Amino acid sequence: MVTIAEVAKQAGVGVATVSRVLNGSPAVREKTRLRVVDAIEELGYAPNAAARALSTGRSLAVAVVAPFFTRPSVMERLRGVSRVLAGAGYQLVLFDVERPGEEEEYFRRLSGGGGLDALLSISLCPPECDLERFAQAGVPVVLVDHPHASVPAVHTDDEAGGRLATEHLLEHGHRRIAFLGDFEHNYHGFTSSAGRRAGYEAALADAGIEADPALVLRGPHAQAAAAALTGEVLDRPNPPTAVFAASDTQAVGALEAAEALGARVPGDLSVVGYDDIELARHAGLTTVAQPLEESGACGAEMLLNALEGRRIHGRQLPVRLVVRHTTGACGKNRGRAARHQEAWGRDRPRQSRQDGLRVRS
Amino acid sequence: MVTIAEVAKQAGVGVATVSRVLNGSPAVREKTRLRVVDAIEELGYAPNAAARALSTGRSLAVAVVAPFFTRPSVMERLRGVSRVLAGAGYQLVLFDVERPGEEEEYFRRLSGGGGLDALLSISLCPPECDLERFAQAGVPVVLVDHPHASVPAVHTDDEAGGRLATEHLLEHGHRRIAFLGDFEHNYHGFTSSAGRRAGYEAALADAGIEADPALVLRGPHAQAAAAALTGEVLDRPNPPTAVFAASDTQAVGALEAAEALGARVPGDLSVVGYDDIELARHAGLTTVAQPLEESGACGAEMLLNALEGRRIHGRQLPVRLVVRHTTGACGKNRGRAARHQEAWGRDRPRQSRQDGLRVRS
DNA sequence: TTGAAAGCGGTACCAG
DNA sequence: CTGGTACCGCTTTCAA
Repeated sequence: MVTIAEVAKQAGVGVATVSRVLNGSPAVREKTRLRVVDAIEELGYAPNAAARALSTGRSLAVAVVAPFFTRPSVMERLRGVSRVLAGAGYQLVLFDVERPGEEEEYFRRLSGGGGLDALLSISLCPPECDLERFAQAGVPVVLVDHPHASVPAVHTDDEAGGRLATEHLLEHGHRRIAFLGDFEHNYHGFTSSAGRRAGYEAALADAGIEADPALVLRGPHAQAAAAALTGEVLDRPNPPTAVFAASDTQAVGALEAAEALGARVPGDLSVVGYDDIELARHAGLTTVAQPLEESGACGAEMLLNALEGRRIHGRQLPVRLVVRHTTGACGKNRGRAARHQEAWGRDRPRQSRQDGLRVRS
Repeated sequence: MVTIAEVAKQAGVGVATVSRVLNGSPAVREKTRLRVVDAIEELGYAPNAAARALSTGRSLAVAVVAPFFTRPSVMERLRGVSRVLAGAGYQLVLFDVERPGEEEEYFRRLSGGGGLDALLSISLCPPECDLERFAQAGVPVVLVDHPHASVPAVHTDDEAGGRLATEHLLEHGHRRIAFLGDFEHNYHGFTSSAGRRAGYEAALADAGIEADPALVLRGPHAQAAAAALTGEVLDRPNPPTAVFAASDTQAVGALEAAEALGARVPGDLSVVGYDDIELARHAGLTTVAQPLEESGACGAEMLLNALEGRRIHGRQLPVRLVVRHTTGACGKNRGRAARHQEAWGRDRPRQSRQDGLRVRS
């Protein structure tokens, strides 16, 4: 491994000069600079990142913590993060958090001079004690998809999104609308589901409808669990005519349950999701969309600004309703459009039959 | 920031002893060890990663390079990589490669002491000159999803997969089978599409069918491009009755084209994909499956072994055909099963209509 | 079993 | 403009 000293000797200069050339200092005579550049080229020299980090105190790397693989929406946010960080020459160190406890584990490891310059947390939030350590250590923290009182965050108005979805269903005449979301005291401390539920309840209240607690379904954030909950509620005597799910993943679970029970979508059951991940587009799901990639990019930009020493502030991104094919008029009084939608809803592939029909070598 | 020296003073020992405790050296009297542990606890000390890396020459971080966001299958592989690396205490530094040139850029940056201990490249391969530098620098390299003569790689037999898919279509009586894949001289040097095409041609030859060059379609690796190519070929006088796509993404493009032209799947057109990503399960796509997450895990394990100084060897993973709903008998002589499949194929949601039906705030 | 001290490979201050 | 040199914080001999 060739070092800066060898380059200096080769070029017949001191190490300080080589360092200046490396860092683009203007205080180097052009002729000298060229000699150094030649030496670097000749020796195939590349600076040692660890040494530089130790000396400068900055590693040009940021930690990104998130449940990447259990939440598809997180991936799309990551894309924005990656693009912005790479553009600024920062390395992206990925910390995947799937199981309860891993989260704290990672934050703790990071909070002590982990060699990372900053922390971007997607969809979850470090515990207060770690936040304090980050602050003391001068490590900037930005939250994406998780509002916070004191930490700069990129977030959306979950309550507004919940209202948007629910009002859409109300406009189609639905009165018995179920909410399908996460456990609210979950291990990771996700709060978005709760916010969306609040919007749902507010919209119902505004419409003068008394919320039926039996229609508020909560479970693990997984398609299968969502399908089970939906199936159960559809089997009751007085089932809902619509479901608002706090995520597309759960909405697809609801579609699966409807399919399994022979309920037509949106004829017998309307379904609204949340996030507008790629799956939603593919499933033709009506959903509340938020700018996913942009949220990541925005968070990364905030982090870069913080690293430059600028003060940064949280930012709220807009949500909007994207109407596709899983919502329609309630009850019998449906128009032509509703019947059309029903037609394709009826014969959609059965989720439950899609796998393992036949498998060979 | 608290350093090892402060811990040493607090514990009344030398820094060397603290270092020994930190690294679990057995050569420390238990009583001393406890004093040190207490001091560490008390001061909230955490070792500086950069200093340690500089001193040991190992950063406990590996670079993972891949086109993460344009190839969904890569994400599933990443999951395996992440799991294994995290389990071994290694950091995962993500380098996303989307545009041509970025790839070389990253490899070049890494090949000169980037401070990373190893490199795992998914679906693409560093140029020879960089591989040499990695070898000289003692940086282990493992390729996932890209066979290589001299670099250890986790790969599958693309030709066998291509045969599997094509033979499945032949068994259903198809004779005019189109191949839909990537440009073979693509910027990133992906080779899997070419291998799968070779298997396709071999299967046709074995069946005594002369391959029609006009049925070999190649384009960018994108759903829209695949749809365009498929639409074009279906519009010709003597269209194929089946399409074998070199990826699920492209297969879904083919389905989209069939839909747009009113061709029933699998009644009028059978489609086979490749990879078995989540989208394939959702679309009910018949496809050639390979263990995606496992390939990543396997590659990461190989890398860890190499980092331990062990010799490692490439490994081949199996492929298998997963039959779902997009393939059926060719021509008129279809049985009941085929008609059934047709029924749901007919009314699937139109891809082209799924977006922007109505969008509001 | 422990401590002192020599690196690891840069950066940046201070002289010249 | 340039060179010498004191760190940065940890690991690892070497001696005690």
